[in-house]
Amino acid sequence: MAEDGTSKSLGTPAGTVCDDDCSAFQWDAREDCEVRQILDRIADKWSLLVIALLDDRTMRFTELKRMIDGVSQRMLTVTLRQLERDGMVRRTVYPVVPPRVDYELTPMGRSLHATVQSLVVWTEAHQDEIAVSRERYDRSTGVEVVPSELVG
Amino acid sequence: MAEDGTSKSLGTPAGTVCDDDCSAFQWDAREDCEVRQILDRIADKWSLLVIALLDDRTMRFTELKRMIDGVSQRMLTVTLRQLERDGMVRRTVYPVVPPRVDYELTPMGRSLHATVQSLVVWTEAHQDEIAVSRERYDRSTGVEVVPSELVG
DNA sequence: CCGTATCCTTTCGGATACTG
DNA sequence: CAGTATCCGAAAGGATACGG
Repeated sequence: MAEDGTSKSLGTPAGTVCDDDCSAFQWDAREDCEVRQILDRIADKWSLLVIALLDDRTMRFTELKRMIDGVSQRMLTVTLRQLERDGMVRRTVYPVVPPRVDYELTPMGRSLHATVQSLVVWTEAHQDEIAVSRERYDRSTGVEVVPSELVG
Repeated sequence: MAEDGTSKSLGTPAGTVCDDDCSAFQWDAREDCEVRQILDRIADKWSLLVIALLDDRTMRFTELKRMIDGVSQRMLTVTLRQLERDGMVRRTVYPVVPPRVDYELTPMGRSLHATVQSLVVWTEAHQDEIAVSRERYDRSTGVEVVPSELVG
């Protein structure tokens, strides 16, 4: 992970975390605050899907790769490493040939997945309203989505 | 918004949305599914902060810009337009000079904010555990965070 | 005051090739 | 099988300048 810049400020200097002004103010602004980091993690392209799959059962690398389908092994590796680093995923290497590596969710990982479900539920409950809103907005602002011969 | 590619597939062809295989499978994979779109929205750099501020009270553009501090007016505009399109934010233009534009959260916007709060609460509850996990991971994988003269 | 347009840097993620 | 390394294109987002 040469691009990743893993050698960032670590160890949490025990003072840079956000206080109570977190709640309504800049709790989202920078990487100062933990909320942003978790948000970035669950919102990146593959993390949540990995978590969802592992919440069902322990899986091997290639299993995950097969099931996720669009993912490159690079991104799957990166994603799993981040989740492991954050303590959401446990990685177990069996010293056999060919190598076998199991991934499973930690209790914290399961807890995160459960929490995120509320958002999924919310989205499912509101997706129609959102779709309507978008259609109305796009019509009112005159976005061309269909070639004009369909209306002419 | 020339970069935005707003002329995407809209109108939901009433079949491309994810079904029940959504829950554990590819509900996260592509933009097919609404969950990913909402996730992208709340996880982008500024949306959630805007929502949090507007949940307190109606604000004008410049007010928001002043309070958010790091945001460029380009990104604030883009963010507000997206939120308006999705039906989270209501935009009111007063035809006066100089112009005055008010932004306020819709009921759906408030509802979204409330839902996201559970994630915030979760993060606050687990940030210590996450920090510990990261420290342990970084030590075990031997990431150089301090120049070696400190240990030598 | 409230934007839009243009340019530019940074970051994310895919493709591919190679290793233990 | 389970990665790692390198390269590259696409997209997000910041800086700046200009317009109604």
